[in-house]
Amino acid sequence: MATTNNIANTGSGPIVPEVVIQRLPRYVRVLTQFADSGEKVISSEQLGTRLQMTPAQIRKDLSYFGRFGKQGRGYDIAMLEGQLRTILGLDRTWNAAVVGMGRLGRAVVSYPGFAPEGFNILAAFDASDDIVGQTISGLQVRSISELKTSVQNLDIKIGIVTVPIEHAQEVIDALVDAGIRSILNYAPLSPQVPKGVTVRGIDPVLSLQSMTYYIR
Amino acid sequence: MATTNNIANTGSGPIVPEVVIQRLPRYVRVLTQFADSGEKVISSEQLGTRLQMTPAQIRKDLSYFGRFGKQGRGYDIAMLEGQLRTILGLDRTWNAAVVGMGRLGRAVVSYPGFAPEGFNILAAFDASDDIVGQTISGLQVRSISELKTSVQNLDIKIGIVTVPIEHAQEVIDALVDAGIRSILNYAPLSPQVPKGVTVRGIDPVLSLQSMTYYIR
DNA sequence: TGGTGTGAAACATTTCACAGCT
DNA sequence: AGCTGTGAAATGTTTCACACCA
Repeated sequence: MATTNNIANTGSGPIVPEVVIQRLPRYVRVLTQFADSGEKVISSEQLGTRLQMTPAQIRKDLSYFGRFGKQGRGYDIAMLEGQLRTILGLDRTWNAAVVGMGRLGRAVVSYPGFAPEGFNILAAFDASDDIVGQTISGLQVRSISELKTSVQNLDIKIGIVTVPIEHAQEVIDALVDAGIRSILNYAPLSPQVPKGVTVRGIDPVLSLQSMTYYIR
Repeated sequence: MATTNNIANTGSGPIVPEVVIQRLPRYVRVLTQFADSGEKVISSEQLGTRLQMTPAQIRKDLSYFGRFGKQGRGYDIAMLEGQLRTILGLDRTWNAAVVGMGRLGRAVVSYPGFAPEGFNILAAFDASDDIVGQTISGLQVRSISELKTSVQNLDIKIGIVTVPIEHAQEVIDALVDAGIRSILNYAPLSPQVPKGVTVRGIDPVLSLQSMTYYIR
């Protein structure tokens, strides 16, 4: 969905296309799987087979960040995984807050897939007095009026939006106002955000609606 | 995530880039919103503002399919929405099956956003004897061994995969074997599928992992 | 006047192909 | 011998800019 910019400036390094950044986590995932199965070295060809992409594209993508391989051998799996995790900022944990504790928000806070990857949901917010104060999956639901202070006190860097569409834009505005620059948006809407804020949308209906084109 | 092909052949018409197809549902969504608020006509400029894209891109995208606008006026909202829905195959309903009735599968079958868009989940499958036979959100859970016959009997065209990662590839293989060509995959894996099968992945962790790059 | 439709230009991304390293 | 890293070519996508039309 909407992203600020399609180019990533590494600060001092080269300019990296956004689409390359989005592929990096998939490389990390495959490398982790290979490492778990005891492999030590992997070629761009093997990586490409697993990810259904060309070896050349993988080599080119990696070349934006350094020279990680050894000619004639391939890449050291553990080393490459570590490098990519560092590049992506996955060598640390990140605190997140979920806004909207209806059905979807509850599913998100109880999803066991975030914590093992270093994404810790530390706070849950809702606008409804009926829900504020409840404890859900170990989180005491807070009022949205506390958003800004909580984000600061808990060092929250990621906002996860699970409110109904009619409140999504205002919640996103509030997250941005609270200093959040990374938002995972489950509401079926293309939000407006200022430059410098990244939003990724999770929207299964949109995915279905483009697939039907190919089977109609 | 993995898609078969990045080009769409409309049959007799021109070749349409895959990326254009993926934008069409977003146009439909905005058009629906404008129509609901009583508007009759919309310009590519207005559409572009809402979707954070350039008017030229919208006009170019639409031009792959026909000449829908009127110079000096813009697009008739209801007409354009209808045309795009027809192009995408959204002028009918689609039957879907969910495979994997754990936490995630239950969330998916009880998600109220699919049916209003014409996606009807008609069957639920699981491998576990403890779950088969249970009724969840009005669906009697079936054994995976019945997958192929149910897909045929119920005219199911879309498979939704919500099994744990270790069974995802085999479930996808079974769906393909049952004749399914459109798969919505919630498992954190890049599946292997034959040409002609489209898979879209829903993977919030991957989304988070690429956003951290920009805030690290 | 105002906004579409569209070739052509600009730009971005992928693929090729091969020198060079281990 | 085998596989990386990478300029250059090929391909794909977006933007420009303007003729044309209601």
